[in-house]
Amino acid sequence: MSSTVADAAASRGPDPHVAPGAASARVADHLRTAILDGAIAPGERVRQEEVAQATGSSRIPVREALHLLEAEGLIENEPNKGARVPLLSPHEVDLIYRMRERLEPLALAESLPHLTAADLERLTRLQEDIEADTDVRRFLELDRAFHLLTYSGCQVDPLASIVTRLWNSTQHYRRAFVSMSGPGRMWVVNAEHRLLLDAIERRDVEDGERFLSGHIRRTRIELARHPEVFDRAPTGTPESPG
Amino acid sequence: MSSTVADAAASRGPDPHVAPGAASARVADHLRTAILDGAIAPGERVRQEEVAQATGSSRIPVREALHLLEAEGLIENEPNKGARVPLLSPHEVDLIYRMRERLEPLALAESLPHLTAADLERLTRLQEDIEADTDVRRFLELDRAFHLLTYSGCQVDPLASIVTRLWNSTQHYRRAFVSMSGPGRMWVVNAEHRLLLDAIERRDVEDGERFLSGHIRRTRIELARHPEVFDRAPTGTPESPG
DNA sequence: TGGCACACGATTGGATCCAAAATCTAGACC
DNA sequence: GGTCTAGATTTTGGATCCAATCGTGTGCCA
Repeated sequence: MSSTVADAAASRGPDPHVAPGAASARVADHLRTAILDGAIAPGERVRQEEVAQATGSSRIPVREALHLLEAEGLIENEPNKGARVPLLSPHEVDLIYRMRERLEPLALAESLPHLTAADLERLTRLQEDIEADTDVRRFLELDRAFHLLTYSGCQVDPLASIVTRLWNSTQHYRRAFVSMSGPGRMWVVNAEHRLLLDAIERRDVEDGERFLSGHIRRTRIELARHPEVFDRAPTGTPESPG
Repeated sequence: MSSTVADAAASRGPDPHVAPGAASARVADHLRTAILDGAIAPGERVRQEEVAQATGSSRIPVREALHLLEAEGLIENEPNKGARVPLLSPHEVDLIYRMRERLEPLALAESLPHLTAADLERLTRLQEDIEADTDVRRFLELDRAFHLLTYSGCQVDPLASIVTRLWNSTQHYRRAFVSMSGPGRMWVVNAEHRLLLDAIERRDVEDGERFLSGHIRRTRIELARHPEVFDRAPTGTPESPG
């Protein structure tokens, strides 16, 4: 498996070096960035030939990339019908947040003993950046980097890759949520992050788990109060064009 | 995504009908059965050309199948080095059981309201078969069918597919465990299953979650007492041949 | 005799071409 | 005028061929 939390916590983007072995990895990076940034909206179809042309490769690595991204929760494939970015219902997003509430504390507990002093410094720096910045897009990037870095000590692949998958699946709705809720409640996020960070620095697993699950739970509940996050007409709607 | 819990709960095997669209699905079924049955051991390498010949197809659907199985936790792929059945350490298996302890109760809670009377009958039938049978291989099949059937009402794909993945990842160690521990403690399993079944019939989510997490937790702890499950020399060991 | 370099075989990754399935469109029939 | 059907186009799935990479064995040299 390739997608460890540490990888995902590292800088995203087209990756200038052609990567270890594969052009399919390049294509996967391309699509991953596009989907996570919202350039391809949930429900939108992804045609093999298009991305093959866009990335200057044949359709074979595109197919491989689509399967990779399916495993990462960013693509859903239907035989003979093609690939789509999954379009989730409010209930599905709610359930994914409940999964996160249960899994991420476990990932934190597993990761915490392996976090280095350098990791803690980077975490502090990231939180400072989050507090300094006001841009939505930048916040999403930093927040993701912050949390995934707290899990980067987890060396067990199934847990790491599943946590990443859950983050991927809900990225779009997180963006919609923070861009509409504005900076008014940002202080809550910052307080929670600070408490989490302090627990990590104290190597207090129990507190870490508590603050983390509370952080996710609060987000889930606030998100549930904003159903309008879900009701924009998605580009390239799968059914009923109008 | 294809592998819902309902699919996995259905009968495995080569599937006589050639499936909706794909030969890659046939190859995936072939490999999935082989790995779950232990015909291919953890750590063993899977060569594309071999399975292509064995299934009478070209290497393309084999590659697709390998990616599918990677998403299901049955295969691990390394660029330019090929595919292997993952070989897990005791710690990794322990952690996967902890993930199951947290996730499967959630899946049960999500599934329970949607289970039909027919499902409950099938569950009862399965448990009766488990109690009647003594064959290890048959027990693994029935036990898997039993639990996955309790989750079959969960229609949210990420949760369903992740639960299936966790079952897949640990299938081999479960087999090693039950075949070495013998029928001596089988009454505990049956008692737990009966309590779980009763909670489901009463539509009692809280009790269901409690019994289920207890069931998984006990298994994890008993498994941890038998490290010899892990120390057979795997066929085609990845490092240090002798 | 041990270690390193080179070259060969084995295996995976990618591209092009062809077949099958699905969707879309146009037309005919009711 | 609406609906079902048949054909054409689009899109995905599979096979064969070629290129790149990795592991390995052998031979050379220190």
